[in-house]
Amino acid sequence: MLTIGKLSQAAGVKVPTIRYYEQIGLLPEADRSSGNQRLYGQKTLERLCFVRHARDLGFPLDAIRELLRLADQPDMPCASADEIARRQLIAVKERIQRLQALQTELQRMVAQCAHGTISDCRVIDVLGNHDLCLHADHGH
Amino acid sequence: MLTIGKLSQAAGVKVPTIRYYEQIGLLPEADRSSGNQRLYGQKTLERLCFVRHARDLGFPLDAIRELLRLADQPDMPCASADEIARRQLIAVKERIQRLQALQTELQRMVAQCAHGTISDCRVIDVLGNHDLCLHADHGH
DNA sequence: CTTGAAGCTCTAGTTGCTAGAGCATGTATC
DNA sequence: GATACATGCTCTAGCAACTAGAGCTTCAAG
Repeated sequence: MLTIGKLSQAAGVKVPTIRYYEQIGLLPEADRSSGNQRLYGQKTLERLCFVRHARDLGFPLDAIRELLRLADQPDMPCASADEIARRQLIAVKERIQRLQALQTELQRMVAQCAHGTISDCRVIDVLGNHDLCLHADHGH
Repeated sequence: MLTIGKLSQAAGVKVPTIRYYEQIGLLPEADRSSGNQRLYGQKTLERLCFVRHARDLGFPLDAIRELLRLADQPDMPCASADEIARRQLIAVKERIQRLQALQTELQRMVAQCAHGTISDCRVIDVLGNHDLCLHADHGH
């Protein structure tokens, strides 16, 4: 049996975050020792690693909740899990695209800065005057 | 003079967001009409467009606050503005790199899914078993 | 048996807004 | 002038996904 600290180390998830996950129902309520301290078994460790990995991949907690629910039903078809992953993939692709546009813009701003005074600064200039952008529509 | 609604339309920033910006001191306190409604001039419109553009480029509000302060001092050297933009560029580059690693991982997961049952599902499998990742360290 | 680390609960803060309640004001029409 | 309706006002609370702190208890080592 693991204390919350050991579990934290083993899974690479901070102690308060584990308690938070319990609170929002992502992890089941932990068993307690005689002195009211949480005790965890192997199964929770695996579950927490699953959560952590999914978080690292950018899945929102709601999606993870759903994935955990699915993982508990090995005989169901996996279409739903696939669908969730696909959606996440699309979201990631979109964010990459957006960020790449921003990168271009920022690079242009920085490259054109002549290191003079603020009044000549391309950075301030471009920010204040949207027309100077390559892409007029990086908004959202 | 513009009401907050007109300003909102002109700058492409929602009304509550404008009030929020005023509240946190990003925009100065607005003049008021006889009936206590906010009234804005051209200068605030420009300032708000500046903020919006910077937000679109992903600058955090604190950085924008600093950039606005700099924009108000045209005779100062622009090194600080340049520095802020550079930092933002680095942050964007890092986020792109991270997202690209995630994209690879997600693509692999989705591609390997055989559309059978959950117990065979590669998506669930990989999430639960970090060793199946290409990059063992997409954590953070 | 004492000390210090680790655990507990609870509240509040973070970022950048967004939504709603419950009012007051402004404008267009009749 | 009355009425309707959009727009404005303030204030509080909520979102994700934690993080930090206060003030207390329990555990393990020496």
